[in-house]
Amino acid sequence: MAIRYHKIPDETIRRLPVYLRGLIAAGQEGKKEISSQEFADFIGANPWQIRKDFSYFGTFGTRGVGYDIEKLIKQLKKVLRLDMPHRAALVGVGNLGTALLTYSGFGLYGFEIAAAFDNDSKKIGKKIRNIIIEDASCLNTLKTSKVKIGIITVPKEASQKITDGLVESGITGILNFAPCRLTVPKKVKVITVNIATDLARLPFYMPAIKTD
Amino acid sequence: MAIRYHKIPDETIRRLPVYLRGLIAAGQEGKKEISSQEFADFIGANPWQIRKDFSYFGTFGTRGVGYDIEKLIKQLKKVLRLDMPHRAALVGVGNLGTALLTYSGFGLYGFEIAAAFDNDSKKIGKKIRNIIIEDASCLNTLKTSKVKIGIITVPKEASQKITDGLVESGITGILNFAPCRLTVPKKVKVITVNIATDLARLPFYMPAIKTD
DNA sequence: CTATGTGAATTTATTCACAGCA
DNA sequence: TGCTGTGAATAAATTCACATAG
Repeated sequence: MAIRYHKIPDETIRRLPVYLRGLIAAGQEGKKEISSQEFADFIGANPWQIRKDFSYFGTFGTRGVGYDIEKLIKQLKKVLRLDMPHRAALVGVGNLGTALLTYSGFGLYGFEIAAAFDNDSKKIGKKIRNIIIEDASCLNTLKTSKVKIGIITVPKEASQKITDGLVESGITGILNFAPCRLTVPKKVKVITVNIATDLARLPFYMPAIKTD
Repeated sequence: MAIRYHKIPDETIRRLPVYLRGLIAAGQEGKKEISSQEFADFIGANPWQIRKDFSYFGTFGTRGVGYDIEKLIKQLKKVLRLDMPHRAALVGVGNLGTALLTYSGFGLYGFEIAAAFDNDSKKIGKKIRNIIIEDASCLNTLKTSKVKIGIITVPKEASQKITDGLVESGITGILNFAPCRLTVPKKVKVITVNIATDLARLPFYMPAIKTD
């Protein structure tokens, strides 16, 4: 019942948001309870992995029955610290940045992009969704806000400078789309999403193709 | 010297594109040779991991000196099957799809987006970069092309149908941005990029925040 | 003397198999 | 009886330490 935090494996943490999404979807289909087997089929995983993952932070199921979906969603959110709203600031309103600003998928996990920055004077002052683009040289306005997450969608040349600015303004988590490593203090967590490197390992797994 | 393919770990394959990017960057800075230590510092990794990873597919270094960058780039490309150009088709020209169409980062690895599809008649016929958007119900035009990779940027409701169409048209690798599992034949490889789930595990690693 | 390459040791993650509870 | 929860077994990945080649 009580949540145990003692060393949840990173790989488990990586899977939890997927489970959370799956449970929310199952709940919306009207289900109240779900067994590990049923849930595994639903999201394309295996039941023992799911049970093991859950076991790292507590015991939530009912033997012979399965898991109470509502309750489990609540616990997963608690473990992932998604049981409170999170505000993020996005820096770099190019094509990708704009796409993320209008992306609706973050809401599911309680995220809201609350501010956007760019260094292009033609963009500053413009409004996307309900966010007015601010000058990237004024990241320090974040200091007085509740924003603790930064999303970096600037070219790699500018990414370290922006990172420093964000850290300076009190950001402690960064989702980085620039294809490079960012140097940050230990207290700041960076997760890098690299679309190109993901694409780059696809051919390795594809059946060999004859070159014309 | 000769490339050994006997079971390269998945985690190694995941890192190789990052190494490749780093080596290309180091080469552009004029370097000819680089030691595992130097390279590790450069990309933010550790030297023994790098050496171990390389050792899975051959021996390319010179003891006492390091690695010949040019040569190593060539071998990495060969292992990843990036030593030939790859053409991809993108389906779903929304915000994210448009961002990817104009993204220049794929070229580094030899990828080119050669076709784009959407089901919105207002978009069909329009040109982005040098690609004319085609009707998504005509994916089968890919059959006669050299395109073997699909990039899916449609809403999740449409993703399985599009996947089926791509597979039907001879695609054997898919980069999926829809937040769901896709069912494909065994011969087809899917790599799913999920931006929202990556963001969702950030708070877990961030120092706890007081809720006002 | 330097830096690679790799077996061996260690750590981490996955899978199994079944005891135990509803 | 059915399904969870978890130790034990297995597998995979990382780290170490050092022999070996240039």
